[in-house]
Parts: sequence; structure tokens; C-alpha cells
Amino acid sequence: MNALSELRSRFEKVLSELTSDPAPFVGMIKPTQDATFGDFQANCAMPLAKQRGTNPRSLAAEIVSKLAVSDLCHPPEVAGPGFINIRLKEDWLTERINAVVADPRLGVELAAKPKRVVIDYSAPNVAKPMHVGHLRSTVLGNALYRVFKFCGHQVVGDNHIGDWGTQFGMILFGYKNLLDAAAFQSNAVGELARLYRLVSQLSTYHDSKAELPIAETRRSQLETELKAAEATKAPNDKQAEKALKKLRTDVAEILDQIKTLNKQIETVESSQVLKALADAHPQIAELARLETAKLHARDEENTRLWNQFVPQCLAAIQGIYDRLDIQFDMTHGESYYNPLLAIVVEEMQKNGLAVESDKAICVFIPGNAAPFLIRKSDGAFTYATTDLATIRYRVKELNADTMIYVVDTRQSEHFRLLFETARLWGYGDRQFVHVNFGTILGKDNKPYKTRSGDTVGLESLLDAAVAKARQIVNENDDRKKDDAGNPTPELDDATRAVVAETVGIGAIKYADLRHNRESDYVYDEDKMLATTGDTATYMQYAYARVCGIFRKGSINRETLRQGAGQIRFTHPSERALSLQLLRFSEALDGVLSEFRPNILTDYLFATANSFSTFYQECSVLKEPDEATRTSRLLLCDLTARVIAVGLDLLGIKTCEQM
RNA sequence: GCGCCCAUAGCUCAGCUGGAUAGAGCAACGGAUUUCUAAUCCGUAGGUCGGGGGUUCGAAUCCCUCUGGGCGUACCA
Repeated sequence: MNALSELRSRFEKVLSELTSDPAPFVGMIKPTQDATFGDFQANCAMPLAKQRGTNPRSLAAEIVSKLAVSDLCHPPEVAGPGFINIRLKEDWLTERINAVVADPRLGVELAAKPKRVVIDYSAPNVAKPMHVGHLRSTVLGNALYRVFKFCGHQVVGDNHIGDWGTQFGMILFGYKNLLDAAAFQSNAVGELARLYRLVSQLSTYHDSKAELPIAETRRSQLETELKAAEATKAPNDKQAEKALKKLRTDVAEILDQIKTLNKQIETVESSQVLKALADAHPQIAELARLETAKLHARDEENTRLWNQFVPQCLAAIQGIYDRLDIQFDMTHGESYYNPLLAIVVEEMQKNGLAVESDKAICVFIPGNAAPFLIRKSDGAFTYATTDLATIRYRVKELNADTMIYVVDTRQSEHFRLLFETARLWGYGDRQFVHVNFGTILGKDNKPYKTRSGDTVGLESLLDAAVAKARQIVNENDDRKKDDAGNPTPELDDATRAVVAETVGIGAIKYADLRHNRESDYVYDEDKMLATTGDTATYMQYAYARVCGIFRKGSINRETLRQGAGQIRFTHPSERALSLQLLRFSEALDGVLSEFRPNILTDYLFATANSFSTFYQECSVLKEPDEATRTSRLLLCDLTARVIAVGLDLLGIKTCEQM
């Protein structure tokens, strides 16, 4: 048990005498923000005194007097308006840290009540190559997957790929009408991706052509309105001021839209080849939709092509997963649930949850303006239907009690409606969580795109980061010198390549995980691969430095751990590092209770920092006193294990040597 | 129009179930190197937590309001 939960359980005994619901007050015991107040502080006396109408300081004193904690900390002190400050005893700390040395789980207990969790993450579309938009769901979801698993929960990682939608119809249409057979022969997936882009581009072109005049009409309308409003506006009329502002924004927006439309038209019309194709296929969007419908209706040819394409696309995606070290327990795409959809809709209509409206079948949830649409007016099902069928499958077949969706925050409304519908449908006893996250932005603070406006492919992103990492690895290794100042590079070419891959991929993942998931963040390669600061590299480097100690001292870490040596404190940095290492499980608890891996990145950064300070202050191999040397070696070993396991839980790898 | 989210140091961000002088990293400035890997460490400076009001012993955190931004808004997922 970690120090925090130990303290909390001791406090709970006392607090339960003072209140019928001690839980929120127990939660007010936290690590101190400022080390001068000790290691932990309890803030519960003030609010509890308010509740009981007594004096907070004397209540704090009363709590302290009843508290049985003399085995683990110094007598708690009451400070300020009623804070209780706690400093752990060295004896207790050394006992705990030595226990953790012998613990392969590093002091993290398995969950007492394991949950049956399904985590739905990554979910790319097979029709198009993975791009920057898939990064967060993949990285965040996999980190949560790993932490849940490590903490003893039964986890199913499910990749709910898009293999059944409109996009696939575009591929089918493209394959039948626009195929470059030679290209398909040499690189099938690449050609399918090109076809998707092409069909998508051509149908956008026709849409834009149709929309442009409408937008122009709207523009002149708005501009007229704006002029009139400007002319008639009385000074100091706040209402009119506001309306005017709104009009100006509207005009700016419509101009922007017209610009986009013109650009899309221009792109096609500036190319003779594209223009000819566009003219040859005026109904392309509709025909592509028809292909989708035929697929759904089990058309023989489309089914055959689907069976041929999907495995190839999946194999291509798998290449990226391998490189990112991402695993799933199952990959059930949308197609998997297709047979269940009609039943779901029928059932929901029968029990009155869903009704027909404008020829579509909808679930109306009170308090929500938009209905939850489970069948379109043309008879096709939507992703809402699929998601409902998926919930039923996960409950019935996988026995899930918790279902986690790692999906962009822009889909919040969908999940609110989905979860509410699921509750009405009879799954109110299950926990549903939308682990939402923000957008990855470019340096212009707009969604990250290439200069020409295309989405950025994930593969090229990885390649760029790894190439940059390779430069850094080269520079660093070439800089190494012996005492006489002669260069002594340590890494051969193959090793440098491995280190670069580890550092480059780690940098991307860490940059994603360290931010509060709900915030948007700016993708900045220079920053994530900076050789200084809060980056994966910093922790990977700390780990490599520890490994260097063992390598140089020819020390076997297993033997060391099983020896009779003990960790003891001879320097403040040893105590600080030990306390930090003992907080590992607190960090993991935090990740799971809030679904926030950034709590773990914070912890690991603080740990590596703590280690770096210790490393600076305390020599290990050169330490003459053998007991102290062994103590420090044990501390090094434990630090390395915590950092390596912690990074592994984030899906980030380490190198013995950098 | 309706709804959701955001605004914290020069920059990028933590902190948000209310708690002690608001924290990191980068950048700036000053120090540490006969190195167990300086891809490091130590220190200094930098903030009316967007503005205003309210609740409270106490507010970056909760409520109201204003301003500025982002996103979503029934048949794409």
C-alpha cells in the first residue's frame, strides 16, 4: 500500500467518528505542494469544522490526537487555519522502499475488484491511410489500455475500424471506373488510397460547383444587409452594434467559404486530366453511394472486392501499429455489426424508444435539440445504429461492465445521446465513458495540415521525427570524448538507428500524452525532440545513464536485488528520490480515475528529475563505503525499473545506451 | 438562433471534486564540468490566473455577466 492510501485509511478511522460520510474528507489528504510543509497535508479539518459548526484549528488538533500514525510519520502538526501537516519517518520510508525493491510490481497492487473493460481506440478508416488525426486516439487509447491491464483489470482493446461506410463505396466506384491497373499490381493499397482521394476530390468538385452560386447569392444578400445596417445604426446602440458585428462575421465566413469552393474547383479545372474525369463522371457522388448500398445489400461483386481489399488495407495499417508498438485484442470493424442493425432498429421501434420522423427513425431524448438518428430516410443505417449494436455485443458477448471510447471531443454530442439511449435501452448498469480529446494544431493554431492543405500522413510524421532524432543521436555520440579529449563514439550505425527510432517515436507519443487530453495542442517537432526539457528523451536519457552505471561497474542487477544490501538515506536527494519512487501507484490511480495519462507523464518527469538531482549529488560507483554504494545501486536499479515500466505503460520504449 | 469548450509567465502548457507565498518546460540571466553519459544539475528574474460582479474564513478552481476565440448543431463517421 502506498503512503497516501495508508494515510487515508488511518484518517478514515478517525473521520468516520466525526461524520457519517468521511469519503470526501479523506480525499482531502494530498501530497504537499511545498516541501516545507512536509510530505502530505490533510485539509479536511476546515470544511468539516464548518459542517459541524466548530473551530477548525481545535478540530484539527482533535483529529491529530486521535490519529494512530506514530509508526509511519512524525507527530502531525496543525498549521494555519487548520491544515494538518505530515512528515513520514525515515524508518517507515526505508522499510517501504526496500519492500518495493523486492517487488516485481514496484509497489503497485492489483485491483481488488477487477473491472471488465472494453477500450475502443484508434479506429481508422480502411479507405484512407492513417493520418495525424488518428494519432491521439491511438496513442492515448493504447496508454490507457496498458495502464488498466497493468493494474489488474480485464481489458479488451478493440479497434472499431471504419470498413463499411460511404468511403468504401468511393473505393469501389474508383476501382471499377478509374483504376490504374499497373499501379494496383505493384501497390494495391496505395492505388486504392489514390482512388479514394480521386473520387472524393471529383465529388467535392461537383458539390462545389453546385454550391458556389448559392454561396454567392448569400454573400450579396449579407453584404446588402450589412450596408443597410451600417447606414442606419444609431451611435451607442449596443443592440445594433452586436448585430452589426454578427453580420460582419457572417460576411467573413461566407467569403472564406467561397474561397474554399473556388480553390476546390480551381484544383480540378487547372488539370486537364482531372477536368476530363470530372466531366466524364458528373454523378460520381451518387454512384459511389450506390456502390455502398450494393455492398450493404450483399451484391456479389462488391462483396468479393470488399473481401479482397479489406485484408490488404488492414495489413498496411498494421505496419504502422507495429512501428508504434500498438496492440489490440480484436479488430471488429463496423461491418461486423451489420447483421444486427435491422434488429436493433426494429426492437427500438417496438418498445417505443424510436419513432419515425421525416421518414427517418429517431430516438428523441428530452433536453436535446437533435434527435439520435438510427435509420436514415433512404433506409440506410448510421454509425449511431452500429454503436448501439456494438454496445449490445460488448455487454452480451464480452460481458463488459465499462466501455471506454477514445474519440475526438467534437463527437461529444453523439456520445451523450448514445449513452443516454443505451441507458434507456436497458444498459443503465454499465459504465460508459467518452474519453474525449482536443485537436492537434499546426503552428498557425489551426488544425494541422500540410502547406497545400492536405492532412498529414502518419507515416511521414513518424519518418520525419525519426530522421530528426537520428541527427541528434549522431551529434551526441560523436561528441563523446575520453580524458585526453579523443573522440570515443560508442554506438555503431545499427544501434544509432534503433536509438533514433526509439527516441523519435517516443517523442511523438510523449508530446501527445503529456498534454491534458481535453486541450488542443500545437504539433511542434522541434519542441518534442528538444534535447532539453520535459520530453520523452529526458527520461530515456535518465534511464540510459542508470544503465551506464551498471555497465561500467559490471554489476548484475538481479544479483544486486537478491543480495543482502538495503537502501538507507545518507543524503536528502536519496530520501526525495525514494519518496518519489513510492508514489508510482498514486500516479497510476490518477490515470485510471480520470483517464488522464498526463498524470503519469508528470510523475515520470518528476521522477527523472529527482534522479538527475541525486545523480549529480551522490556518486555511486566511486562511493567508498560499501553499504552506501550498495544502497545507491539499489536506488538506481529501482529508478530504472520505475522509469522503464512507466514509459512502457505509455507505450514508449527505452534504450540501454544512448 | 441553440448547445458545448477554452482564455493562467514573453512562448508552449500543468493545476480546476475551493485551501497556505499560482507551478513546470522553453526562452532570458547567473553559477557548476580533471563527468558513474553536461541529451545534466543548482540558482535568479518573470503572473491584477481575459474584464466585472457574487458565494465563502478562503476562489485560477463554484455561480452570474461581459469580451475575445474554437467546436458542434437530424439523415458522413
